[in-house]
Amino acid sequence: MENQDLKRAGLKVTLPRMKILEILEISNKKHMSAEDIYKVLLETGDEIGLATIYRVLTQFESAGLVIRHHFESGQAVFELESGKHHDHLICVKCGKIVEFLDEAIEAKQNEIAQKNGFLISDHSLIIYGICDNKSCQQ
Amino acid sequence: MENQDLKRAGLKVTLPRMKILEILEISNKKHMSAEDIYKVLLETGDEIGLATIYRVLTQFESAGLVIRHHFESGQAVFELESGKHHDHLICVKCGKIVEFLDEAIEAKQNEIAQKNGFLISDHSLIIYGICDNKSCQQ
DNA sequence: ATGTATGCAAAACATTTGCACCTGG
DNA sequence: CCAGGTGCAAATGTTTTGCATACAT
Repeated sequence: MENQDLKRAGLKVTLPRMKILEILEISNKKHMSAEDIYKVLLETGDEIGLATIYRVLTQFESAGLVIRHHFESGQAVFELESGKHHDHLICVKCGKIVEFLDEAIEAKQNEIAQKNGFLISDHSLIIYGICDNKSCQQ
Repeated sequence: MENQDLKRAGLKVTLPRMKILEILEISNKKHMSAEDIYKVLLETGDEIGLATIYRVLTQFESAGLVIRHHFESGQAVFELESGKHHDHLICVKCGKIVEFLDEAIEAKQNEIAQKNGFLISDHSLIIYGICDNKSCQQ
């Protein structure tokens, strides 16, 4: 019952918000741009303005429902906040994204921040490479 | 003699290229956006078009003279390629940037990429936080 | 009812490109 | 001289915003 999530976030339960949340939940792509979501909505016959999608995603971000990433693509992508922090491994050829979490790296980061007098608020680790997909091997 | 760098990169030694390289070298800000560089040039009285700055920076990047970063600011920033890979610690309040390198993290990353069948090509680790500057403490 | 949301079009940015002119080697 | 570089203006792509209308509670 994701409507609860919206209400809890202090957002009215409207059609655009429900649809967008639903797409983020059921899509097999876990990281979607505003445009990606817009296209899916068009296919479904739901006519939601791109501006609304941006507004809703920004609200979702503020509410902690989604996380916005700036991968090198030039477009921001959004993923549902799962509660479990993780980092990303991205295939530069096919765009495949693998999530991972490494406690040793996390610990080291905290150590580094502390050593430099920083109170850590967030971090972003992205590893770019070529995955073992047949079509990506040259 | 940075002119050599330009020649070695197969680029003609022109005024805009020299100026831009010089700014990147002498500026106390090691990470500058195209706009930052443009402003410095205006102050110096050198009228170089913003388009040229973007073109030159892109060429420098291809030539391996500079590295382009996409920090969350929406603008790309460029830093001189020092030859020594490093990651960044950024203060979200004052913008201060500290560079660091941690061998353990680097090693772990390779391990993770390999474990997931990725041939690593690059990576980006950015830690965001609040630095110990007086003015940044609340 | 009424405060919020949405749609649309226009604006705001960052970046790129076309093209006529200029310049370095 | 001549290929390549630059300036300017216009085009592009992404995201934001103003405003009149529509909707949830």
